[in-house]
Amino acid sequence: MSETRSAILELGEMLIRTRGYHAFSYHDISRPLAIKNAAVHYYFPTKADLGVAIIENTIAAFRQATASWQPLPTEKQFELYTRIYQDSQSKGWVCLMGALSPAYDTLPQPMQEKLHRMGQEILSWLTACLERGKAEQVFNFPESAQAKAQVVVAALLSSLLLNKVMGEGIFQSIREAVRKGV
Amino acid sequence: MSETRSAILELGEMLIRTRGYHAFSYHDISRPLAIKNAAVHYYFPTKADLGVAIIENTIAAFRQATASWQPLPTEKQFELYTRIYQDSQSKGWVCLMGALSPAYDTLPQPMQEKLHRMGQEILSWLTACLERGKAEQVFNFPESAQAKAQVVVAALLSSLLLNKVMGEGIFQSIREAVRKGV
DNA sequence: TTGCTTACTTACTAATAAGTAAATACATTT
DNA sequence: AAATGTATTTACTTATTAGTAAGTAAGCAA
Repeated sequence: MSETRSAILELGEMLIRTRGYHAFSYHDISRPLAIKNAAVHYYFPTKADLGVAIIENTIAAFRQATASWQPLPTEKQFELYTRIYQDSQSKGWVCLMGALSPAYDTLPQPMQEKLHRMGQEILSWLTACLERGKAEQVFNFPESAQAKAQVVVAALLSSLLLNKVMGEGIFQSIREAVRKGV
Repeated sequence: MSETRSAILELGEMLIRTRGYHAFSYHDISRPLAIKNAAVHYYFPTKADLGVAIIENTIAAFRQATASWQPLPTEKQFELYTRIYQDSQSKGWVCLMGALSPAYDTLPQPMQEKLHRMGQEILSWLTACLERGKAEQVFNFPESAQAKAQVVVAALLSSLLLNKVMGEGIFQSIREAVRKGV
């Protein structure tokens, strides 16, 4: 894949996750890369194409990460999952779901579909992880694994959002509560 | 207060909570109210002024609601708090914090400050509510009331966001988990 | 009745947005 | 050498944005 193309994707992801889909323009991409507006359109004809590609990238990265964790113990896998959010927090980014979901109704339909798909993949991996941990007795929680997965995703997603508004402490506090809750 | 002014505020709140701050324009307000663009600027000279007024409105409504709940038992007050989110969900709205926090860095500074203030007020009311319920033995959770308040706000906020993307069920599921967790 | 305030409208401006058509430069293939 | 494909720029269009300056109609106040 072209170097320019991946630089666009990388910058685009950063912009979505720090400003949101409607608060960045192709100019915000072309300027720092020292290329012209039309060069961005060459790789991603419409902004929706770019948005879809960024979500696809994130899905692919999640698949790859979780696949590489397969040999590890269940509790380690869970810890690595929460570390994804820790890494986002330290960059001042929110997660893609947190960035895009509030404006879901305004997103181009292909982006809506990809985002839904991303949510399914994350929830189903996490549900399986929690289920396995419960069976292995390394996790202990009363709810179903599916309900627990939803609460965990929700807590971590929000912790990144609230962290921006309310300050540093809140992310760590919520992450700690999530860790203790399984 | 002028009827037009409050109609603008109401519509503006709906637009922010269904589309986000950067995905609506003064035209989206003036058109359904059958007034001109400049009439909106008459009441709210800049978009930031409108944004600030909407957050102030929400803070005032929260203060009024919680004040009116004062005579009620603690667990009833908590239930009414979660019902705020239920009502949002049934309208397809997210909460103001969920709508604005992802684009926090791009918001005008006065809006950032008001949003921070709103978060403080909600968290401190909820912390006090949980603290009291613990002392009265109607709630039972191991964490500090402050940590619990953060987790509860986080879970409810995200449940509205995830609900839009993942579908109806997830809000109810998370709300139920929150209810059981106190 | 004159002046002032309230609540707008008319008619703009300047900036920015996404997107496109056509030209160009360079490398590779035929 | 000619043709082709890839990656880009130039130069533009069309639409929308927030915001403003000037005017107006109605009501109230001195």
